[in-house]
Amino acid sequence: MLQAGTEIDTSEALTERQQAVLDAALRLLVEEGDNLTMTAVARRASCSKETLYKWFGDRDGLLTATVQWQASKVRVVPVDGKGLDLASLTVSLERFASDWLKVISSDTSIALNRVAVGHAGSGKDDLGAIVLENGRFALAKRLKPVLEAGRQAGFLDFSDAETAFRTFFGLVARDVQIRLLLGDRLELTDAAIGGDAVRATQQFLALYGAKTGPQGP
Amino acid sequence: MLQAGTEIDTSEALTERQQAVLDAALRLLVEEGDNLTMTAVARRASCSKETLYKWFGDRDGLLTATVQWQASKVRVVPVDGKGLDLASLTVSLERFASDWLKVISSDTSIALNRVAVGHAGSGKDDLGAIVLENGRFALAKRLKPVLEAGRQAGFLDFSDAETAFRTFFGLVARDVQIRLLLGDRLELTDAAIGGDAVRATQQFLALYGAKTGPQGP
DNA sequence: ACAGAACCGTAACGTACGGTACGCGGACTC
DNA sequence: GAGTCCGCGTACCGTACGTTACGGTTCTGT
Repeated sequence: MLQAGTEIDTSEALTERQQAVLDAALRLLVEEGDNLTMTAVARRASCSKETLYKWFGDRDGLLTATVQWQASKVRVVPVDGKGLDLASLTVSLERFASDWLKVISSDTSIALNRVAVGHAGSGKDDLGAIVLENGRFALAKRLKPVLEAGRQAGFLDFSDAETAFRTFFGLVARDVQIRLLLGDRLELTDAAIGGDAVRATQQFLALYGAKTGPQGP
Repeated sequence: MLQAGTEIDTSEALTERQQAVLDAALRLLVEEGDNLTMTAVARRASCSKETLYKWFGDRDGLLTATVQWQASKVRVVPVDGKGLDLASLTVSLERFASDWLKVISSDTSIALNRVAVGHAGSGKDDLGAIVLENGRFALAKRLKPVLEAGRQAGFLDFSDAETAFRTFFGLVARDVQIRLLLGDRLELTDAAIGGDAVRATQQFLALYGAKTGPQGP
């Protein structure tokens, strides 16, 4: 599916200064999109181009480092499936949905996805794979245990966790991400996100909720 | 939401030759992505660069013309909501789902969406708006009458057609489009598309099917 | 048949930008 | 305080590509 080796190792030992430079690059990426120049990054980060090249090799290297740097910042806490009841499962799902909507509607996510999509055509770098690995696939890895726990506890009924996850994903994201990526103004207030999260969760439970309760026949 | 004036007028009176040139540009766009050069287009189309510039103004003009040209090619037949029963509604939805999956997984759609997404950041042109208008919004315009007819006939139950449509959209597309755009290899066989279409339709009917039949209490 | 336009092929120009080289100042070592 | 290293600022180079210009060829209307 995805070639191996796209996982991020945060042990890359980035110095303070390098992180600052990457942050500057990230801000510039959000503002300028893919047409940011090395000179602009150097100026914004108050460093020399030579340093940029020494540290990151070339432009693509800088871009990948920036994307990985942002990815490494959004590490999240795993959830525990202990002592699960329907209410806590529901809030878990709602929380996942709300978090995900917040992420994909954030400026940095949009910018990052834009450049990754743009680069995905010409196989020069693996930006697309990196974004995918830290976005959609990371979400699946975090959510699936919750789904499994829900099934174990008898609240959910599905045969394939992957399919169930993708349905949940679709119910949450719908057309939001593609519209945002394509430049549609689509202001998502916190209230709207919250509403969508509970709607998606309710729909998901309606589709995959076990007909029989946890102590069913 | 989207600024006005993004609708496509096919009455742009493109000559045979111009269409051929745009077809060449389109093929090149699919192969090369956004880094296609004017020289390459001229060579592929066996025309001179001067002609390119005379006809389309500049590079962005050529790109927009190409996108509009492709968009104009996928005009579809409207459906009639007459004599509706549950079976025909179901096949209609399945057909929409299957068609949509075929579209978003096609090479040209992926390439077009890629360049449009890439250009969406820097507001130089309206590629994103054009793609959106002829993709997601065109789909909504075609599908909503079907949904309304289904409600009228008593098979569907929803308060807002827009919300219902977006749910259907999410159930059908799920993570397919973003994964493809980001370069994930994701071969969609015709069989898989067909299966997804019926699954999405069933799920949609489970969520929005009227509890009471057409002759309900 | 002939004038004129439309168009092809290619050469040329300008520029933006990726990448490199060099000089300088500050920090740290001994 | 001399030597060394790191990094900033800047000037510079090479190239790719958008855009324009021009001579030759084909099409079109009369």
